[in-house]
Amino acid sequence: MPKPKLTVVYGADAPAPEPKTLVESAYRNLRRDIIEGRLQPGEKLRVEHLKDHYGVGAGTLREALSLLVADALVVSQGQRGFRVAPMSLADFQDITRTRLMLECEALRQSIALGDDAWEGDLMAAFHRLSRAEEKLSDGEAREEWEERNRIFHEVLIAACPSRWIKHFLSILYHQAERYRRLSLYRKPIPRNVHEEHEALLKATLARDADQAAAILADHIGLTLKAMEQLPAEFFASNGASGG
Amino acid sequence: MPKPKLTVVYGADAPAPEPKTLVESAYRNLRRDIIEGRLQPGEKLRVEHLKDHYGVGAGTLREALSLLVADALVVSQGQRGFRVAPMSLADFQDITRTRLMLECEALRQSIALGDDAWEGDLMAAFHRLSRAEEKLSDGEAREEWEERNRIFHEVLIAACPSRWIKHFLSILYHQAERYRRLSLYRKPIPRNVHEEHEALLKATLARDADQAAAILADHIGLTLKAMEQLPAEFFASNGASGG
DNA sequence: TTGTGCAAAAATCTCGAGAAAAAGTATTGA
DNA sequence: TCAATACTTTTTCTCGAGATTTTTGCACAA
Repeated sequence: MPKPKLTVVYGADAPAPEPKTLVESAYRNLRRDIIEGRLQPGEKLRVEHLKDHYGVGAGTLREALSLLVADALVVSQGQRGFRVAPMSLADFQDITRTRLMLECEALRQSIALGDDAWEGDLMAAFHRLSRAEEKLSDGEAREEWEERNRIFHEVLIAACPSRWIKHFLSILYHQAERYRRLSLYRKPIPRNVHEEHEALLKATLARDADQAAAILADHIGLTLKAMEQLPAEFFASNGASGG
Repeated sequence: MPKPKLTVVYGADAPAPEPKTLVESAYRNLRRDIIEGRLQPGEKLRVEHLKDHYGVGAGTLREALSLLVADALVVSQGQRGFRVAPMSLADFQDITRTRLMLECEALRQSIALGDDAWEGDLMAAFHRLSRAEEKLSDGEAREEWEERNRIFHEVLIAACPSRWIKHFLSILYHQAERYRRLSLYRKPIPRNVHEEHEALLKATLARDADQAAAILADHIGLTLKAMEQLPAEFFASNGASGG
């Protein structure tokens, strides 16, 4: 049977599923550890210690860190080594607002240019998401829902032809992933995501760009409000204070 | 006397005027050579040959190349080395349209949040630009005008608080710089830039975000049209054909 | 003439050691 | 007790050599 060739959007910049070089391997491991919080924001990244942990040479790890600077997950301080990029509420607001703007624009272009195959992919992604939403009340299928939610949003803007918008969205998505982990400790805000997604699908298929963008803006805006309810202490211990 | 502390926007990510490490030095030299066309788009970047030319070790040059991947001026092909990022008309259109969107949004935020000091900076930048425009007919002060034009656009969005928008604009600006060099060989399109800038200033100071954004969109859109008049051969020999 | 397979060569990727710089510590003087 | 200075230690930065992979060239067979 033909595989569902859903165009991967957020990961469009990293199409390699398996790292071939040690640099890529170290890059992926480091990125995962940063996103998942094992390496805390603001933490100093000593090459001597890390090369031991990841089992690569100093130069190799150094190169991997340079690649992470591209994703803005690591900051380089001249001759004072590398650090994990700091986190703050203001930064998350900036990320979310910028992501909202880019994603709305991408959605508009998708609506303007998407063909029949794209519509089919979109309906399929929505269907899978709906199925996952039914099981969501159990509380166990959360990861499944997260993944399908991500794919639904990916397919929404898949028909957007702008590589740069997708590139920037990819960066912002990985950035937001760090903050999303923080909110996992909190109970989710009770909101009717299913109706939001359904309205989004309906407006998109009707090629109503203005309404679709408005719904998407509300949709992402709620995420922003959810994060604002986090206590400020979540960001205080992250070494965000420059020093 | 107090220096005009015009907030540098496009270069906000690279605040170091003088490189302290050899990596940064090689990074800057490489970036300049790519932007100015000495290293042609699609060209293969052999480490063995380049480390000889730039006078650094292999690992150092390698790290500099990794940093250039962040700016999307160099692409890394798994285990097949590095190449200068290709150029194409479609890519330039994408860059310009994305830049237009981001810059309009930044201008809106600037208009919403800018204070008196920002207004003062803006008027100063406009005045300097006007002076340069008067001398522009001589044809000798072109670089001076380019620089002041850049600063004027920088100050326009200086009051925008979003670090991410500015970061992305910085990347797009360096990208566009490559293409701008191509259009230098052509005569500029006769357009009344002074009136455009004046209208832009007027609308901005009047805090009319919609009109200011519209003018800016037209302003950048003309650049797009100018590039479209370039012969296709400019991009044909750049190895843009995927291998 | 064209396609396949092997082998040589070039380039890339990786590692450890040495030099330079920054951070931390102890000592001395007021 | 506090501050400034010199020294020690840690960390970063840089370089060249070796292993692995990719590319190229050539011979051979259909």
